This record gives sequence, C-alpha cells and structure tokens, in this order.
Amino acid sequence: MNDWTLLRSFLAVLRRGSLSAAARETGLTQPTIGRHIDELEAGLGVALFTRSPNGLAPTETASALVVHAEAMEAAFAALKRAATWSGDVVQPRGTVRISASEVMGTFVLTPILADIAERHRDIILELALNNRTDDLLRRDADIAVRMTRPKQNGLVARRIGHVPLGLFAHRRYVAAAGLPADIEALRGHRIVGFDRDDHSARMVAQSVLPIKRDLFSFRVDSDVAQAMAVRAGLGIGMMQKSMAQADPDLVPVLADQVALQLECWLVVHEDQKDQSAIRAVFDGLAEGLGGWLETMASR
Amino acid sequence: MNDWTLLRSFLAVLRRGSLSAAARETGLTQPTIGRHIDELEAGLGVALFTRSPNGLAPTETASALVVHAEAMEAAFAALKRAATWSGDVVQPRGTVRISASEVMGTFVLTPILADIAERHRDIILELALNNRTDDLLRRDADIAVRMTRPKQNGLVARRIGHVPLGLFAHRRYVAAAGLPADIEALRGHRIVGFDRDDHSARMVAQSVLPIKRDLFSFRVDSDVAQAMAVRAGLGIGMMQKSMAQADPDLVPVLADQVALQLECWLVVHEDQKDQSAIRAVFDGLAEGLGGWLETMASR
DNA sequence: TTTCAATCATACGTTTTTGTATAGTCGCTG
DNA sequence: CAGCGACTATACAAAAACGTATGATTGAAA
Repeated sequence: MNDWTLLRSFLAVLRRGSLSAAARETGLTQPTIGRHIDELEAGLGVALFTRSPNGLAPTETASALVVHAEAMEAAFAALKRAATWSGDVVQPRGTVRISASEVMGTFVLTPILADIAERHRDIILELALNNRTDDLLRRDADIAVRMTRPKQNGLVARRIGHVPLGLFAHRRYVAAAGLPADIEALRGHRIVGFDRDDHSARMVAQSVLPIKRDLFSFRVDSDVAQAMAVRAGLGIGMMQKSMAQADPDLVPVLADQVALQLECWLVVHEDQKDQSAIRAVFDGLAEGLGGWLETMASR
Repeated sequence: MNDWTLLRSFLAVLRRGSLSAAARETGLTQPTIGRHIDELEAGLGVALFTRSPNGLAPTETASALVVHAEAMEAAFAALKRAATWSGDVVQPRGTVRISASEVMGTFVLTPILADIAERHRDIILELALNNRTDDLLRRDADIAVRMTRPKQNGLVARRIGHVPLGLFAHRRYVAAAGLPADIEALRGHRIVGFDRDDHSARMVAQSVLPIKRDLFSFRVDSDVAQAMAVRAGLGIGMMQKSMAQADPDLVPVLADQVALQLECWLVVHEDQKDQSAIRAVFDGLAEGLGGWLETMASR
C-alpha cells in the first residue's frame, strides 16, 4: 500500500459523504472513486466506510485517519505555494497564505492587505480565517496573525502591539435591561459568548472576568457572529473596541472595570522568513498593523 | 498540478541523485521517474533539477520544497501506522513508533522495549533515533522520549525522572594529560563535544559550564560517537553516567563540581493517547524508564 | 402506492500510464 | 586512447487505470 493518490479520494468521500459527490468534487468518476476506496481498504486492511444506498458513512477508523490525510493535503498545498516563490528574485512574487482570526482578518487585515497587494502586484494573497493555533506547524499558512505568543520552536515572532477589548451592548438592550453596576451584576444580564471553542476564554484567562460557559445566555463560536449578536441587541458581549466604535448604537459596558487588551503577534517559519515574497508581506503587515494598533491605542 | 504521486518520485530522485537510482528505490523504471520529474516541473512551472550524464542535481527551488514533500511522506507513514490500531480492541495491537535520542534509544530503551514486546506480542515497535524535537509535530513518531519539557499545544507529557550526566575521560588519557584541578583548567585539555548540532548545549545551558563550540578539540554530532571518542582516550567528554559506568576504564572528571542532570519526559499526542496500543507502550516505557532512572539515581 | 431522484455496483471499451529495449552522452581507468 | 560503467533520452508495446453505460437498490415525495 503506497499510493498517495488514494488518499485524495478518501478525503473527498469523507467530506462529501458519497462516492458520487466525491467524484464530482475531484473531477473523477464514481466507479473510479469506488475503486480507490476499495483499494485503500484492501491495502490498509481496515474497513473505512459502511456502504449504503444513500452514501458512505465513515467508520471510527476512518475518522482517526483523517488528520493524517489532511496533513498530507496541507503539505501538498504548502509545496505548491513554495514553488511560486522560485528564484526568489528581486521583485517578490508568488502566493502567500495568511492565517488570522475571523475578526482580525475580516475587519482589520483587509485594508492592510489591499495596500500590500497594491504595492506588490506579483504577489497573490490568501487569507485563512480560523482560530486554530497550529496553522503554521501544519504549514497551512505562511504567515500567522495571532493574539498569543507562539511557543513552538522553529518559528519567528514579532510583537506588533496591543488590541484593546471591551464589553459592549446595543443602545436598545441597555434601554430595556439597564447597565450593570459592577462585575457581579453581570450575572443578572444576558451575555453573549462562546459555545464550545474556548480559545478566547483562554486568551483572557489572566483577566479579572470569571469567564465560563454557563455564564452565557447566547452562545456562538464565531467572533463575528458574537459581535453581530451584540449589535442586534441580544445582550452584552466582548468585542474589539475598533469594531464597537464603528457602530454608534453600541455603548461600552463597565469600561472602567473591564479594560482588556490582547497582544498581537506576527509569526513566520524560520526557514521561510527570507523568501522575498513572504518578507514583503510580513513587513507590510507589520507596518500596517502597527500603524492601525497605534491609532486604536490613542483613541 | 494535483498528482500527489509525483512527489514520491521527486523525493527519491532528491535522495538518490539520479533517475536510475530513484527508479531502483521506488520499484519503478527510469523512464517513468523521468516523466514524473518532467511533469512535476511543468506543473509547478519551475526547474527542479539540472540534468547531467552522471545524475541530477537539485536546484535551490527543489531544496526549498523538500521539507513539504517530506511532511507528506511522514503524514502518509503516520496514516498507515494509525490504520494498524483499528478497532482499538482490548488486546492492543499495531505499529508504534518511538522517537528518542541516540544514547537513550541505543542503551537504555532497548531492554525496556524488549520487555514491552514480550508482554504485547501483537505490537510492532519502531525506534527512530535522532535529536530533533519536532518528531511528534510532524507525526514522525507516536511517542517521544525527550530530555526537555515539550512546549507545544496538543501534546501530553509525563516527567519520568532525571538522567545524571557527568564528565569522563579514559584512564589512558588521564595518565597522559592528568586531571584538571577545576573548571577553568579544562581549557588546557582536549575536550570532546558537538560539531554543529548544539541541542545538547542548549539542554545544559542552565549549567555552570560555559559550553561553546570553540572549546572542543574533537567534534562530532553523534552522542554515541562522542562517548566512543572518550572511551578511545581522545579527551574529556560529557556523557550519561550509566554509559560511563559500564566501562571500568573511564574515570569521572570534576565529579564534585560538574553534577548535571537532565529531565526525562515521555510525550504523546493528545488525540492518540487513548489508542490502546500507544497506551500500552507508553505505560510500559513509563514503568521501565522510571525504574531504570531510580536505580541510576541511587548509585 | 407509485414515481422520482438519489445512491452504489458491474461490464466493457478507451485512454493513460508504465515498462522494455535501444541509442546516445559523459567521465573514469587501464 | 579505447573500453567500461554510469547516466539520460527516445520509441514502441504491454499493462493498468479510467470513463461510459447500464442495472439494481433505497428513500422520499406525489
């Protein structure tokens, strides 16, 4: 068993849930995908899917293997990106993939990246939005914007500045429920917070707030959705001040008692930091983010 | 360009240095490998090798891509291993790969692993000897024996105990060059140490010894070769006390002033620690290593 | 209940990929 | 300087992989 191609079909079936759908995704045909799965099961000596007329359901074994198949996929994508930097000429060019949180990527990075794209027309930019911290390790991205200091070896990190956070609520909510007098009084309010993904909670663990899941009466894992929920008057929630200030109907809550800020880090792989395309984007991000964070801090 | 198989040929050519040799390694033929390289170069749009009558030399680009291809390879190997744990039955079985340093793996682990293999006949053991610390991240191994506390997320680590180190020299060397009176006097002696790989230096950075490369008059990166050099009378070198005590001709040097010990950690992936095969090996290692470290400490 | 839109499985012809055989080039050695 | 051993490149045949077409089964909607 040593045919790497079979795993592409494996991933496709796992994601689409059927041979036919996987065939559509990969550009192959249903019999081919079926043969691939057969061959893979025979080669590994395990059952990967339970066949049924309405699709294929992955077995436990298949679920355990998916991380490795995805690692192969990520490595392949990284290889293709790295090939675009070839020669590393004076004029930087190629594809650079950036990983960031939803909020940072959507609201902060986009204008900065627009500027970088303007200055370096030969650089293609990719933006991966999620809150995982292992993007660089898996080479899922070339540059990461993170809110925690990276701990791994082999990474080069630069601290850019601080991002101020605060509690906010919509004017309408405040009119109906009032403002809490102190932190304890928050318990009587509707709080918007995370569902399962407690990355934001871990990040602010050093804070004065006792953040736990049962505190929240509205739960979503998407930071952007949390912000939208607050803007919709669903309750009090934590968000970046820059986002809140963009909406005149949002009022700060306990601003004097809850003043929180996250460190902002720019991270690259040690062995990639001298690629001209990556360096150009890194420097652009450092400059753009630095300026943006300064204007935020001075407000 | 999305044929994962081409990268296997790419790796083979890179390692063997010629199409023909790569063909022999992979079990394919020289024309096939040649076509694969052609196709890969065309697909990526870069030159990977400079052809010559006595082989293919990798370009700079090719060297930059090798890490990603190797990541794919490692992920594939990990997938195949993980498939052997299927079902996760009561009786643990499958292939478990352990990463350790040369010294630990060669001299300490082997008897312990023999014991584990005896108790679990359905477990196949693999032992990868190197001093890299990213084995687990790349999933190059399932369990790692390390001398430093792992810092990464997603890993579970257990501290097993301490490994005592010391300076030693061969009786013959001492007869010729004498024993140093204090640490400063080491400068007048022949010292056996690392060449380029300063992992051991970093590990003992907190020590009293000012370890730098120019201190050494004999340099090898292999810890085992260092120990052999000391046993051959080449000079004074640092080694595990357990190894030194196995040779009656070795005498401790500055034992009262240089007493060093490394922490010994057992590390496993969070999402794999409940696989019965891995758990069996992990527990066996913890028990065996723990006992061994205790007898070492009591000497 | 019947029909329809999915699905997976199988048979067969075609395309693509691979292997075999051979020619040609370079460097090394006697 | 000739011969040998290593390599790459090319031409053609064999084998493997793939796609098309079709049948069979299921589940949901009419």
